[in-house]
Amino acid sequence: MSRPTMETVAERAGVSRALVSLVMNDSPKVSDAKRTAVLEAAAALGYLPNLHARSLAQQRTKTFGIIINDIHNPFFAEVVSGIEAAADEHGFSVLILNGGRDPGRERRAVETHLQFQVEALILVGTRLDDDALERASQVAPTVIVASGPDHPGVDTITTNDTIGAALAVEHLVALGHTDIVHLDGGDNISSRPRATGFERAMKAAGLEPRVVRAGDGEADAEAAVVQLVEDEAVPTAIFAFNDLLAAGVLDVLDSAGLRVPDDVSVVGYDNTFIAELNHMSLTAVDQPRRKMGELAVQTMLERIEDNRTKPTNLDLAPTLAVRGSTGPPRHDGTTR
Amino acid sequence: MSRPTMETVAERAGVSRALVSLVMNDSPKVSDAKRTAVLEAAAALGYLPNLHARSLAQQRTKTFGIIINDIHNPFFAEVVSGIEAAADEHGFSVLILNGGRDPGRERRAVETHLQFQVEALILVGTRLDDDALERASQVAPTVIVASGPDHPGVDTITTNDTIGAALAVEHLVALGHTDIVHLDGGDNISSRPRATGFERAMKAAGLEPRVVRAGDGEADAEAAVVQLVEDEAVPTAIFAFNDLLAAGVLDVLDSAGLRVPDDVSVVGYDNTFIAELNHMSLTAVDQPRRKMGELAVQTMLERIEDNRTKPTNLDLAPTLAVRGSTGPPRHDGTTR
DNA sequence: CCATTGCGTTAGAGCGCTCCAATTGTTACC
DNA sequence: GGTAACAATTGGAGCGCTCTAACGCAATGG
Repeated sequence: MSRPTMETVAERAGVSRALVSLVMNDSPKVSDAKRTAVLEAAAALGYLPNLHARSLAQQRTKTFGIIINDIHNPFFAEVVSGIEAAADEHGFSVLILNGGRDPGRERRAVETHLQFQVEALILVGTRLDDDALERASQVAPTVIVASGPDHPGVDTITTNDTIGAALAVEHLVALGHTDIVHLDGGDNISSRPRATGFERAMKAAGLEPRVVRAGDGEADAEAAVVQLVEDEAVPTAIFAFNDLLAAGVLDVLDSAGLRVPDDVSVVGYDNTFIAELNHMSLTAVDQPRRKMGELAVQTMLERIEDNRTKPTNLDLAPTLAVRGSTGPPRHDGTTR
Repeated sequence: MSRPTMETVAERAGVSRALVSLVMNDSPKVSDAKRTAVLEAAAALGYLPNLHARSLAQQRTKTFGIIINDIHNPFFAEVVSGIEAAADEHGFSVLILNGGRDPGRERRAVETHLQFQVEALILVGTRLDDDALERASQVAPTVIVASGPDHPGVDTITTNDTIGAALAVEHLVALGHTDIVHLDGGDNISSRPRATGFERAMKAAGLEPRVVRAGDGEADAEAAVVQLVEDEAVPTAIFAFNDLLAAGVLDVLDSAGLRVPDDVSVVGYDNTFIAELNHMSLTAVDQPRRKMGELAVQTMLERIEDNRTKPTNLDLAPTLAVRGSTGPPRHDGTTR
């Protein structure tokens, strides 16, 4: 099972090892005759360059290390697609490790990446604390995508939750809604900015913001909405922290005999796959996921190739994907 | 930015490079005094071993290469979790590359992995042809998980679609259904076995199987079900090729004013996240995803450490997750 | 006709590590 | 007291590659 090396190829092609190296890196200063001889020998032997040896000799790897906080989350998957496309374009490879939503595991992933001598670290939704980030960023340029703390020395690519919340509110207000409730994300890191954005946008429209504490999972919606129903305090529109929460809202409203969007309009956040399902058809705030990935790569390249040293913090504007879960409120302003 | 090497650590600790190596691989034959001296020096310098150098010297990497055919598919993500857990347990690292549902890209991913000298290749849902598989398996043991061709020299871990289809049929029959339609997966690789399994199970129950061609996406369900409605040929139960298709079915039935499960029962396949959503509450056939990942690792280890040479083809039994989308049919046997 | 240029090629050192064989230091035993 | 046994440590070769400097050789020009 021992694989052929450059030495083997060189021997077979009747040239020196150095020449084989030149061919493999397609250097222009190789005669056509020898080049084809080498390539033929390589093909015949099934030669594959040893990346470890190359990295060692070259003292660089042309590789980025990605850590996905949660490989199950389709949101992150799309960011990764953007990263891969951009990295590819610049001749960089990408190594993916799974953070598994566990700081300890993520810390080990960082270490593994650094041992692999990656030239930069891209954390797609991290759970690392400042200390760990600090250390990582001292060894290799580090960029956080999608969420995470602002830390000097670490670049970030985020979308602006305040604007996102405003988009949702403005859409609902334009439809004629005045009674809008926000179900917040509980302990989730993005919870505060979205809630604040909601409050600010409501006040800007001259309306009274109502915020109900929920969480970031489907089940978290249940208690909150059931309470609203029992209190007969159901608004004409609900703006949920994320799509999953919105899915829970739809479900409870359904059981309560309330129709969407006739009785209540619902807006989600993230515009995932769930929102797109016909059965859901959820109006949702969308984050430019692929773009975020691409920008992450660009940011890293500035560090690596242009020696940028001061941190970048990009904050992109989200958009709104309008679907069937929102519509004008009833004339009388009640929910039934 | 140049990182410390063993040499640096050795110097600082006042020992030889070889001794540092022994400490790093925690060899038992090192005095406690020197060990702590080395560890302290390493910590002070922020030393991280260079994996490339180690792999080169050691002539092994203790690393598996995973290629996920589609990183967006949550089904695959869970298989990966299983692989990671098992690999970890055996001291193996895991490198993930994204196949992107594109054979060309997947081929390059295989090459990259081999250049990284991975000791085995795990393809989670591959699109490679026999030729490419052949070549890959000659360089490193290869296992395919979840789907893909049977190829001599390549191990496979699958679940039995025939049994899966039978589970769905038996569940529906037990509820009293006699008129059941299967929406098949069109060109999807798993389409045939599931359809065949359906037909066989129906006949075994003394019933007439009805199969309608659809596809593997949500939209594919639409045309098929709309047709059934127009023809007034709606059965009392529908067994869909996968969850996504089932989601489409639910949607069309809803628009047609048919209730689930009162008028029509629906069964999905894969038991993904979608099936679990309350709003869907889809009864679905479940594949033991984590288990499949774990078995993939085990299979590889047999090749690497026990020198197994003849191929393994594991075919696991799926189970059924019963939820709210299935129930007894109406007494009169009609759909309304 | 010899020095100069430049192209194609090669020898050899070195990247950071492991591992074997050799060395030193210590203890044990007859 | 001499040697055997063992434990702790080290030197050095070598893993497969790249890269610099130097090489041979032809073509060029004074």
